[in-house]
Amino acid sequence: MNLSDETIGRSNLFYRLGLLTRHWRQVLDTEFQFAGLTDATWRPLLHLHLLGDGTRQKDLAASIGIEGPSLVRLLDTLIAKGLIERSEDVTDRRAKLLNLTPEGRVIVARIQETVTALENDLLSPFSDDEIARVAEFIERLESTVNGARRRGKR
Amino acid sequence: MNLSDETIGRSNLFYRLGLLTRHWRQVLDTEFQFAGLTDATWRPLLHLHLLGDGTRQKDLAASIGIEGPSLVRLLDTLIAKGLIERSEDVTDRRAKLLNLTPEGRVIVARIQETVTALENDLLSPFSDDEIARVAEFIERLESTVNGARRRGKR
DNA sequence: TCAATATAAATAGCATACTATTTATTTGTT
DNA sequence: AACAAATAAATAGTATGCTATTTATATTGA
Repeated sequence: MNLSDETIGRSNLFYRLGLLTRHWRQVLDTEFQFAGLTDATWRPLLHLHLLGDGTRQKDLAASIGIEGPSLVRLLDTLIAKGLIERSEDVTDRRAKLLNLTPEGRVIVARIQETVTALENDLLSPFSDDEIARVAEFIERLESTVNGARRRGKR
Repeated sequence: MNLSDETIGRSNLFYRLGLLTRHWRQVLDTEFQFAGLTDATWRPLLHLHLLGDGTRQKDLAASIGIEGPSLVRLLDTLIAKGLIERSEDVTDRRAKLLNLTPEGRVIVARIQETVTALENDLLSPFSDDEIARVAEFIERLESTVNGARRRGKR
């Protein structure tokens, strides 16, 4: 008997989503070993590239969808690897501005290739239409869950 | 600009799934505070109930979809709370058998109610048909991702 | 103006998952 | 029977996320 087939409430959707995201992370971790990166560390690089140099930490964290303190340690790692630099914001001395180093830019290009190839590969069994429908469902569910989360926090 | 709308490869599906599962976990953590439980600790209780008394740790871990060592610490917590007991397996002295305590059974009943109500609530905007289609998609994607994961491990 | 409040980043500490390893025991092979 | 390989659980160490708090600086409003 495999209880992954058991249903609690209307579906075991959340159970399956948990498994899927953990397994996806493991695939990414394997895929990024070439650069000493992980699932958690490629996102700051890519999002910083997309947001542009001079982005603040809080904005980068928001873009990635993690909390500020979660980003701090990832940045420490990436700075230690020489891929990102922190610099002072002359207009606000509380803030730090982030920049990719030249080495960081090289890695970002490889990240884009790697993630694109991997997603294309893993999503190849599915039609664009099907993916779009699921993405739309996930987005609606996210906003429902997020509403419940915000209510819970109060 | 919100980069959650940026697309890498064919979709940002995985990005959204990551957010969703973290937020879902936070909702559950809030919901289970009444029993001092978390998203991680309710599953062992419920799955042990479904598998039945006398289940081995490795079977429980497989049912939940986590690794053996990940379960050990969760069980330590649950045993400290008096909800589960470990006992010797007379047929195999390496193994331990797990049982719910009477207190554990009470909690399991409340867990079932809570999770069912919460899922029904959060999934209420969606039709059964829609949920079933997404669940089927997730299942297919999981097996694709899992295949890549196993290949990566070698 | 200056005191209260808000904000950005960092720090501290917790929870959860993983892999690799260790320990005890069982199974399988010659 | 005896040794090698496999298995179950536990332990050790790492990574990633969170919340709460601290520190420094900026903003607001009486």
